[in-house]
Amino acid sequence: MSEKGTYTYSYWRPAVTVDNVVFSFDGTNLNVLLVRRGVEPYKDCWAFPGGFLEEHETLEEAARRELREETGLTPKHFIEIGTFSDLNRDPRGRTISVAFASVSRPNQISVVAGDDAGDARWFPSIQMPALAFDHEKIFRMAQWKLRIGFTSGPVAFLLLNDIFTLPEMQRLYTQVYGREFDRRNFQKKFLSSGILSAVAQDDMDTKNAHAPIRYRFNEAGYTQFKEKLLK
Amino acid sequence: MSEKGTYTYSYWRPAVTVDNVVFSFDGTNLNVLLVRRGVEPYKDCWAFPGGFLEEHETLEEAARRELREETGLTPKHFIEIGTFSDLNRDPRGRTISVAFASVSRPNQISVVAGDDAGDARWFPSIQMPALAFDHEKIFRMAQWKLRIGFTSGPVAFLLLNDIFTLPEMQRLYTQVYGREFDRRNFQKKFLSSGILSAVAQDDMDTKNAHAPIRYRFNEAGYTQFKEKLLK
DNA sequence: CCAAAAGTGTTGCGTATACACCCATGT
DNA sequence: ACATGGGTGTATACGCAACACTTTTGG
Repeated sequence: MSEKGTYTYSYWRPAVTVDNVVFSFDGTNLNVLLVRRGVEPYKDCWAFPGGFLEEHETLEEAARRELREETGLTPKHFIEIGTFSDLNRDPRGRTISVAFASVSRPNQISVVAGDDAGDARWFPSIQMPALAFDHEKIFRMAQWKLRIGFTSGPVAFLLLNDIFTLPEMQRLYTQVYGREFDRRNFQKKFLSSGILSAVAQDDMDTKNAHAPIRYRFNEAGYTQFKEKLLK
Repeated sequence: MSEKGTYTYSYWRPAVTVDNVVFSFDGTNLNVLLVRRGVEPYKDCWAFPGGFLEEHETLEEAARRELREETGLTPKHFIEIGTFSDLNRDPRGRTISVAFASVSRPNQISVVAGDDAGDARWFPSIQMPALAFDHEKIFRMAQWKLRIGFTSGPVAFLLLNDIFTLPEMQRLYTQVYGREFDRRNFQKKFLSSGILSAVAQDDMDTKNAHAPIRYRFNEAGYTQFKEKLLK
């Protein structure tokens, strides 16, 4: 927690904040975490969880701390989205913000409203409410970076459960890229890449014999896949 | 110029700086602009041109201003590389830096040493001296982003002269990606893509008839190329 | 006369696209 | 029985990698 006091400097300094864009996937929708602001400015507006940088922490550490304080979430991977420094972006005065994206597994969806934020909930990324400050700009940048992450790394598997089905995975890709994929080509592509391992069906499920095949992410297969690309 | 005075805040604030990684290409080498620091800390060390964010400007504007003040360069396109906020990155105290990359045409290589910086010059990107602060970390990130830019956009043509030859262009790609390209495949790839237009040889050059063919960037051809990728 | 630089063409392989069929479940 | 959702296979096209030859200039 920041301590109120008096800080004097020889030169002007901006206030520095961090903001968190947290994505999750529930098997159908790509969701984004928002908190309802409890104080002015933009009181009662939805915004990304965030707050002010403190003296003893890096920007990423600040992002992790604010997210934990406001929502209880502690994702592993944070990616810097960019800085936002428009002169009038914060009515309280000159503030620059550094935004981070992270992903939360669907089974971690248990948002705890903290002190600062009155309320917190997931919104489908295609049905976002109006946002405070310049957070819509931040969100567009975050979506862009998420696509980049999907293209260049195994980010998709951070959003999926440990065990997932190909139709689930395809729904995720459809939402992230905003377009349809051919089901057969999609499956062929990932099955032949070796980055998926099939999971044995439970014997319990004999009654449900024709349920979708379940897979898990294959770390070793992914490593080979990457090395092949780099050669 | 920043004015010295007294600034008092209720909460702690970090100092915020910007740093510029400027690339240029002289037909043979990919070069990076460095200034020799005239003051402590790291006096006489080489560093990227940069300085403190001021009240009336965005981060990108600050980067443009500092670059102009220290070197006289005014590139068109700036791309944010990332933020650097390690606790001990600046011995003067807690400072966070936002780094930008830009490109300068070879014919603009005319560095004017300004007030703050004692000296400024281009270094081949493969023969960089030791750098001040955490600028080596910044440089690695800039190289990475430059590669991304080459892959996903027409950044290469910002580094080349208006009129260039394919061997020049290939040398540039070789340095940016750090690997060799097959000359024939390289040429075929770009000639068939439609993003290059041949430039008529000067009649003056009849004596030099077998000089490399000169090309220019074809904006319209690039647009078509992009649309084709997105479909 | 030989070496170095620059232009051009062919082939094969791999990946992505387009497209059709079968099976099981639930109504 | 029909609609829905899910698994599998095949043909084609395009891009990329591998590779050889010719010409000109300069030493």
